[in-house]
Amino acid sequence: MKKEPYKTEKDFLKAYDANAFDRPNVSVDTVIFTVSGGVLKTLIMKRENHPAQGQWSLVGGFIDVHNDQELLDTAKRKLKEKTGVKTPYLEQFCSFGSKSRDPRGWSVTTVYFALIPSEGVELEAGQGATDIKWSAVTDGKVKEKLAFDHAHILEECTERLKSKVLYTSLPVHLMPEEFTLAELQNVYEIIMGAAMDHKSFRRRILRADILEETGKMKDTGRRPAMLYRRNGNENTHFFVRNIESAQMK
Amino acid sequence: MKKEPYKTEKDFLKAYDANAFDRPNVSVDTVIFTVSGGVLKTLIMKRENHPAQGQWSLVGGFIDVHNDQELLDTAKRKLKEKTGVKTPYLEQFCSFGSKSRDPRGWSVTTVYFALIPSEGVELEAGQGATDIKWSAVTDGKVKEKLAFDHAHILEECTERLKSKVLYTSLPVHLMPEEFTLAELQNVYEIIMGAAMDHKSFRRRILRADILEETGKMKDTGRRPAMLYRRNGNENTHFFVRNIESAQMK
DNA sequence: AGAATAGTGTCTGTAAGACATTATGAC
DNA sequence: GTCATAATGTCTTACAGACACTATTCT
Repeated sequence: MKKEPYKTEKDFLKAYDANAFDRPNVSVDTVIFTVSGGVLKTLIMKRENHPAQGQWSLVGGFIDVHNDQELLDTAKRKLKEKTGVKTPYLEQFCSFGSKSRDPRGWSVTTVYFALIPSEGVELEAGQGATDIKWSAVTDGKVKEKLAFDHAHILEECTERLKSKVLYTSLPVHLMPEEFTLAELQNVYEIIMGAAMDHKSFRRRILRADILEETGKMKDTGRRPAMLYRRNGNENTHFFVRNIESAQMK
Repeated sequence: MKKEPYKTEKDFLKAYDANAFDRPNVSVDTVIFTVSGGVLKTLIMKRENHPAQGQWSLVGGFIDVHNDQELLDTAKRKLKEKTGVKTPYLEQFCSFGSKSRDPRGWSVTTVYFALIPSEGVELEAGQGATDIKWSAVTDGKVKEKLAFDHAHILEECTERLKSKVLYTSLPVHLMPEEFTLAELQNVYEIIMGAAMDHKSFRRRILRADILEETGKMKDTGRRPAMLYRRNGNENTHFFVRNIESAQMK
């Protein structure tokens, strides 16, 4: 790049060389959560290529500067490629950037977190992965060793999920199309790691006006339960008070 | 970069060419808030160079891959360079990345937000800026036209600040060393844009156990008020209930 | 005394917690 | 009938809101 000043921005841009300065790598990673079999799980893939070849990692990849318009597109693209899910709950979590987190040098990753129902998901290893699977998250950790700083990212992201569950309606995005209040409460409890009173739970959820009755009942042996679905309102509900029974210190 | 597979990660890294693929620019921007003269203000600087030369922008810059160890270091470095403040409240807000936000091409910026007391800050335009100043934030906007997508970033960041004030003790970081409860309440009210009952406010803050009495009184004409300071506990306090008088719809 | 600001007392309101009770199905 | 789960009734508790009251300084 020339040192002398440019008359106009146009001149400047013409002479601009993106590679003139050392700059970090940028990627997008997504922590994809689901609840199935009574446990919180996250999607991990086995890396096909170097670095960290053969290790498990979060689902992520580089931005495709020619096809992705914005960061969210990269996250959506990866998610659809691996799970086939097109309209998940997807929220930006945090970015992690440092000199040491990737052996290739300074790198930044913007992490999203996704909540998807476990039903009807067809995993596909696809590009860059030789394997892909759900792994149980216990205390913010999976049993597999994760590449780069992904264990750290997963831990912080799980912490965020746990705290948001105390004051939002987020877990509805982990439910199938139709579900009972007991099932929804169960998902809340799995994430919080604590039980809560079911009367309080029903009051809280029903007052939030985020669900509607389907009219159908789920019969599972004993007394049938009302099946609910999310109503039109796609906004996350923020409760004005936290669930206190599971309060973190 | 060679196409054939590498035997070891070491071989791979040796042959790795960071510029082989097109990749985005990465920067760090910081929305620096303060409250003075009864209004919320943010720090903006006049850009010395292209692009957007001569326009006002948030305080930011590129990562120095040789000296910054992590993203936070870049934010801290810029903040200290412009304000001289070394230990501000600094929290990562969000990252914005898109093809179109910067005329140089795909770019990602990780935005931090800082809260600093207005006292004892010596602004210095420094590197990359011909001018720097505080500008009042009204309804998430400053009167100056901001470069790139910085007006959008400021708006979202202000929204985040407003919402966090309803359930956290964040505003204590906008206060000088010693302050009265009435002064702290005033700062809360300025950010929320709504008044609140002073009895409720006192109860809430004092129960949070984040302040300690200095023993000194502030006399300002009428009845003197107790001066408080932050106690040792540097953790942000999260209240279990929101301030409801200023609830956003 | 009166004005102004600091600080307390106390009642109400709202939503969560606790837990007993009733309802509806299978057997 | 019993068992199990669904759903409601209702009392208590915690903390915010409202607002009247007292306290301490000034002029």
